[in-house]
Amino acid sequence: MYTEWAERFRVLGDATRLRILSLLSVRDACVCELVELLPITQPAVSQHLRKLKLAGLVDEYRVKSWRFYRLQADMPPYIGSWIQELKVGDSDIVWLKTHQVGATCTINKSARVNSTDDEVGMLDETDDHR
Amino acid sequence: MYTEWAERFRVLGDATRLRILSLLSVRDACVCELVELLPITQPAVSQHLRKLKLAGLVDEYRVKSWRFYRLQADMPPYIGSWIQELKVGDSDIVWLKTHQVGATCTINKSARVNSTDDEVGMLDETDDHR
DNA sequence: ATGGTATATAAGCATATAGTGATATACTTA
DNA sequence: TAAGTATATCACTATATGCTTATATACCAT
Repeated sequence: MYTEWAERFRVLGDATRLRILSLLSVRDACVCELVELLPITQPAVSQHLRKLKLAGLVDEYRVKSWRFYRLQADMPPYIGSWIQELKVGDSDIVWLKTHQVGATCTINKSARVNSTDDEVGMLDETDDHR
Repeated sequence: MYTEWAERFRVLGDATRLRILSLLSVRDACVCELVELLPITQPAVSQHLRKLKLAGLVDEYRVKSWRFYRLQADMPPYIGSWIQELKVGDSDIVWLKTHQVGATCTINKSARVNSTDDEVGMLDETDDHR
């Protein structure tokens, strides 16, 4: 029983993962968006997401070729309120609210700065979740 | 800030420390009592207590030559109420309620570097490792 | 298929962590 | 004062963790 909670806390005990959770509390995001927001590489982001998922804190759904992550609907007790206690950075909020979902990816290019009016339409989620 | 909460969670992310917190939720205890209850050595217990103290989860007071630890009165938000939910093992409760404070110590009974004499049954048969 | 994009996994490295035994420090008492 | 007890700290080791680069897999469009 201690081990179960210890495991949970161990997953929460990393500033990057807490930031990911706080970002997801603003809106769902795909991996490449998180990569843009975080100062670490894509594999590192993936590995954090896997741990968060195994801990039951986030789950995942697919849209086109993206994998979106979101806060798990039914969190373990208390954890939901802890996450709300995290205050999200203003610039993170602005970024998430102003970027059209899917418009920012192509992660290895610093290009793509122009053509800002070439937008991706609203999501039509492929299938299965929820 | 993420780092601050991450640090807090990291301290909670260890089953031994959670057990210590649950023990202290029954009653204050001195280090040597915790040593009796936990399957680790006294230095390990001391080190856990130091981390718990630095994280603001426990504090310490002195009685005679003992250092008693107790749950910090004013916990970081949410954590206090969460600890209440931690279920303490029955045998731990019994032990803490039935042992007179300070009556159980003298921890290094079998570890004395005392010269020779009777080492008694410590070294028994050697057939338990194969 | 072919190529491109998005994400996951693998392998390796550097650092952090929890444990140990040895030792130092602090307090108590004869 | 000396001796004993309680606790902390030191030095070390084994393992875990987070990061990176390289590579594999999955999906999408041509």
